[in-house]
Amino acid sequence: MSATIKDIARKVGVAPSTVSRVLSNKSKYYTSETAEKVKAAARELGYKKNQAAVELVKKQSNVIAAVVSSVKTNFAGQIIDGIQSEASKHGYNLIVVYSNSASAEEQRKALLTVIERPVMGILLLSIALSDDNLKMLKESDIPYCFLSMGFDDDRPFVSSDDMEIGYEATKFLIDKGHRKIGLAAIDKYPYTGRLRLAGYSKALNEANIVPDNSWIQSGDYSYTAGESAMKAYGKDTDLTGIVAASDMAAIGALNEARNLGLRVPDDLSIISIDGTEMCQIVQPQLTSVSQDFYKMGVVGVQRIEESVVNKTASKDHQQLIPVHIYERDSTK
Amino acid sequence: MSATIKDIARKVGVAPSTVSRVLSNKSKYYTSETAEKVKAAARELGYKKNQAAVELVKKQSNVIAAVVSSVKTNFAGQIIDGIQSEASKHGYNLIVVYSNSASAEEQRKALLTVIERPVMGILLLSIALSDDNLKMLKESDIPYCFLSMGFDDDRPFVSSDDMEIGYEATKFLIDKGHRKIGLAAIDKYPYTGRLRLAGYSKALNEANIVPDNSWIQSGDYSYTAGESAMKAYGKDTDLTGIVAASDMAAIGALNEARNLGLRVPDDLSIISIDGTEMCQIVQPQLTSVSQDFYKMGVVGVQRIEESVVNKTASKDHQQLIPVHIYERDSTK
DNA sequence: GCAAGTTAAGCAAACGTTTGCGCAATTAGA
DNA sequence: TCTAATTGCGCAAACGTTTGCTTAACTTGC
Repeated sequence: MSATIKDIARKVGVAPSTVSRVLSNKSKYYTSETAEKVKAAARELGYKKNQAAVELVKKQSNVIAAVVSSVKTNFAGQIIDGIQSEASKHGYNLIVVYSNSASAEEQRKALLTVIERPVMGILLLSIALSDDNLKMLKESDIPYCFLSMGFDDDRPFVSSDDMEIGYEATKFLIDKGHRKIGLAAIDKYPYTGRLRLAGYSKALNEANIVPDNSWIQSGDYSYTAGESAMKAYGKDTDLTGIVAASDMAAIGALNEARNLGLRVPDDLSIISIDGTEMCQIVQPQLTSVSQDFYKMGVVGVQRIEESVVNKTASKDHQQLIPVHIYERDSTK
Repeated sequence: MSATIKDIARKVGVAPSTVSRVLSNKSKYYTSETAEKVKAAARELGYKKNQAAVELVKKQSNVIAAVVSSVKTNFAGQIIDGIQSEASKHGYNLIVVYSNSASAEEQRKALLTVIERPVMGILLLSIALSDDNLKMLKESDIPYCFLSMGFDDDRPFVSSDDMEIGYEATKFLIDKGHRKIGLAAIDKYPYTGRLRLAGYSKALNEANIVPDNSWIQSGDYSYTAGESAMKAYGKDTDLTGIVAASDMAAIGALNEARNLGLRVPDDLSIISIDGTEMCQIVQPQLTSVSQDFYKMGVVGVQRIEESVVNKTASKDHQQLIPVHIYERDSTK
């Protein structure tokens, strides 16, 4: 078994409490001479702190947990990068657990893994939590915050302004002179999709454009959803522009457009939502409404930190991160 | 504070030890009647096990830790999926920590996060560990296994056969009639790159082809490395086929080839190494030597399990996972 | 030279579990 | 009916830390 604080104490000829104080960098109660001896002994014995013991007595740790819906979403990486960087800056450690969004039982297990130990906060990355699991999370009294996902109730979250996303994307195409604009692969009913749809409608409305029902092709943000939407529009569509619900959906639509013999952007402009690096590796590169995922991670950590300090969620606990449009080669 | 086992004991009028036995599903030492009462009380009080306490006394947990080099690598997701699925099947939980490969200090922190608690095993996903950190890992006495990375010393690992990868990719092009074949964006010195290079050379050698120095463009497997390699080959290259070190490198080369006015596959065939979904979303779709990343994850968990059971690493602790070639549209 | 103040270091309790052991009550065997 | 085996359950120790309190030693001021 690994060496403990007592082994060090015995070796140096000092009390365990003193060793503890040295090793956890308390500023008082020992001489620098003792400190040196203790540290030397610790190194020599290959001492590793037993965090279980520490967390048991301190009832808190410096660990932030992130629960991620799936490995598939290609922006999760950027959010995690942001969390990691901000956490690291404050001396927190990050652990990530994955949970298949579909299964409530899997969600529960993932959540329990982090709730059952005294993590300082929980960040949920685009996870649609079941009611039971949400209840469990709330009851745990651990600060939490949803990332890249909004709600119309009082749950804390950090996300982009989905209404603005829908609005800006559509407006961008309108300003380029397009009048017939599709919305592809969006999931119309959940909060995010509803808001984007509302933004899309608002922009059209302001330009006195009345959308045809067929312009809106719902889907699940995936590559195949983009493909299907494009198939539904068809070769002879009178649309000249498309707002795609995600980068993957945009790529699906782009490839299918090519299959149909439509040239992007000459016959058809496509603007994508998300702005991950995917946009830059396809040809033509995709114009996008880019979300600042990295910043979401950073802000998420700050939210957790606030909750820990204030012992309560702050009032403005629902925060929107601005988006930016990057014009590339898929629109004209 | 959350309810403890003692609160339940008091409420039901029973000893804490009995509660513990009920809640951890011990098969004996209580009546089903007591069990019911205990479970009811636990539910009512919203009881959550304190894993820190459990781990402290048991000195082991059912948590497997994965250390990932970075969020950027697009195959890490597949490996994690495999780990997750196999772990879940055996009732283990998975936590993931990210570590920037570049910084030894970051690595150390990530490693400490998992070593300092009694995880049952550590999986390292394409992490080049510094000597100090490797030493620390070994001394921790926690079973570990490298994934998607091989070594010529005795460290346990699960990876593809990199020699075979280089060989098969090259042979595939040779069998298609190519004689002048480049190797792009590969890092020549580390074990992986060295082996792939050896496989490439072997295949050429068997076909009595003597490679020109300029055929091999080293790099770091990235998109830009693929781009640079293609730039180096140039518009007027006499190469007719290229083996790209990774999917991203292949896409970089593909896009640059288009910029140079070369048509793929008509003027130039490209075969990619990895076979992630990226291959299927670019145009033309990339022929690839596909690694079975999912399986690596699965086998990695099995390795950990063995080590835990046997209390020692098994003899054949370096395992190679077969690869498969998927012919798509970037070769002819 | 002595009281008061300061400092280093030790003692012991506490955190929430698990588990070996012991005891009492019940059941079985003869 | 008496002993032996079995069962349900409680007692208490243990896991490795942290930390409030106490003590001893040393310094300072007068």
